[in-house]
Amino acid sequence: MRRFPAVARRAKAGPRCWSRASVGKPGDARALPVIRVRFAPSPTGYLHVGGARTALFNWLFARRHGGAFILRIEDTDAERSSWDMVAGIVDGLRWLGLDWDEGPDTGGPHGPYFQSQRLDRYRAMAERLVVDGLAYYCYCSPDRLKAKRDEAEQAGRAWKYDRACCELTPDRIAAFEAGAAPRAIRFRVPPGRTSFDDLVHGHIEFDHEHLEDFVLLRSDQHPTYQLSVVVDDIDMEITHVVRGDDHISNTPKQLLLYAAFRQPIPRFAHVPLILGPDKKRLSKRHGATSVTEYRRRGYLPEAMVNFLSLLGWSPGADREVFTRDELVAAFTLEGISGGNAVFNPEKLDWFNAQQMQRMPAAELAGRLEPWLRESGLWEDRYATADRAWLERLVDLIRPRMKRLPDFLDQARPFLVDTVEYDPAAGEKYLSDPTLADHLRVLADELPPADRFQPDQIEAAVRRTAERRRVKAATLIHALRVAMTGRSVSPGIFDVLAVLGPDRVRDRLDRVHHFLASS
RNA sequence: GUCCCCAUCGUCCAGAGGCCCAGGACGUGGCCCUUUCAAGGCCAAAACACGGGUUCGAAUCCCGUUGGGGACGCCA
Repeated sequence: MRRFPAVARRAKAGPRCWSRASVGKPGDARALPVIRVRFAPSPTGYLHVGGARTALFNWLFARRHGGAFILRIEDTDAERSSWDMVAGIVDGLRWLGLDWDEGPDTGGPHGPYFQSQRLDRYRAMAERLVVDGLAYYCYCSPDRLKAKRDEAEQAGRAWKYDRACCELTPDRIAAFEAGAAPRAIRFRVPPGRTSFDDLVHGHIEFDHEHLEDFVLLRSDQHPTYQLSVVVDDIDMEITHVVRGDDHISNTPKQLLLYAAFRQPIPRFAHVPLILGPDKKRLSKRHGATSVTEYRRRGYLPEAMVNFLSLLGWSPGADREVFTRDELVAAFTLEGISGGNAVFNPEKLDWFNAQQMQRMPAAELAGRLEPWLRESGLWEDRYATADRAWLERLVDLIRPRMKRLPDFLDQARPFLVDTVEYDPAAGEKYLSDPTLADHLRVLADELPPADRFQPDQIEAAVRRTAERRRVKAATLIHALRVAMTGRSVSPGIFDVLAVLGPDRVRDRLDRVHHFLASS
């Protein structure tokens, strides 16, 4: 039930669709983009993974069809909106690589892109509806309404605005105005039914009976969400509204507004929500939900994008790992599933490992640099003379990484001059008194600098083991502790090779001192 | 309470009436590789919520039940 038979039907009978109305003629260089979508966050919080996925779906859809992706800031709630939040959201989107064609900073022909800068426009549109008789002034005090609502809730009844101001006489109105009573504007909901064909849920229908005469313009002259979203989507020529499931029940109200303004309606695609492990709407108590937090923890934007794209969407094939471009090529709104999705951090880890695995070493090394600097392990020569060496190290470590900072710990033995022996490791692998002689022999067997490669080193170790009549494992384990100070590391022959002959010799000397003194 | 959405392995998805005693991925268990830890390879356990229809045939269509989610603001 999520295919497009509805398109043809609607095109015949229903209001015009943007998707048809805005298609340019072939050869018309100035044709409007066929597709215009937007992400419209409210800066009352950080960019959370749910919002990020909504943004991603919009972005993928726009890029897939060569359309426009617009960023609009819904900051009409001045109380709760803040600049920091705007900056954070913008930052998060940039990090994910979701660039916009029109928005607060980039500008564009349909600006401004802050709702707080479009207040006059909303007011004018609301007044227009009053003039047309489609909306009316409401002088009810919020306190009175709240009391009524609470009362109804107590009684277990549904509350709907009682239309006290719907048909006021001119006298009453004059009285209110004379008393300078604050007034809001409410939409006059006509009787009937409203339906639409959602791109992910199919046909959805509402009886107006369940709608109340909702407020368009608050008494402080600020618009409500219902008004501003519709006015902006009209002004910005939005063709497809891709947003969270939680907006389904707002859609009939908005549809009524499009009709009242006599404007073509966009198509809607309501994407399911992201839930926490307890199947509740994802929130702070589920741990990290902010995109920034995942960045801070060392996840790659590629992994985040990959993971998020597959939460509630499927390319229709048994394929999981995608680059951003591959996602763009594969994305369709029809692939969005209808049910909510549970956020699974373990799978995110896997995607992160996969993306690190597939990235060129040079690229990964670049991502690691800030982390190395931060932890004091960085040397400038890693950017110049030892760049190739660093990339070799990256190749050695990366199969063992889940997140970026994993590198710091695992690569440490390669980045410091002297390693501390882990007591337990020393106890276990350096307690054999014959080890000193074995290792002395090994030191002589090790290949010269120009042939200091894993296979040559391995041959030397095995040869030594045979000669000394000990198991290769004995030497190997001892070597691991000597080289890294630990009992776990990458393959030891690779470790020696990457360490290089000089440092290997240093560390062998050091282990001899250690063995002699214990 | 009312309205709306949803319902396949623990989790994310595939599945458009016969291709399905249901496929892939994460996670889990085992084996292989192996000097450790990973990575990788192979194998395994693991699901169509329930009840009615429709049909020669239903995971797929319809109805109901149950369960989950969302919305019912002068928040967005």
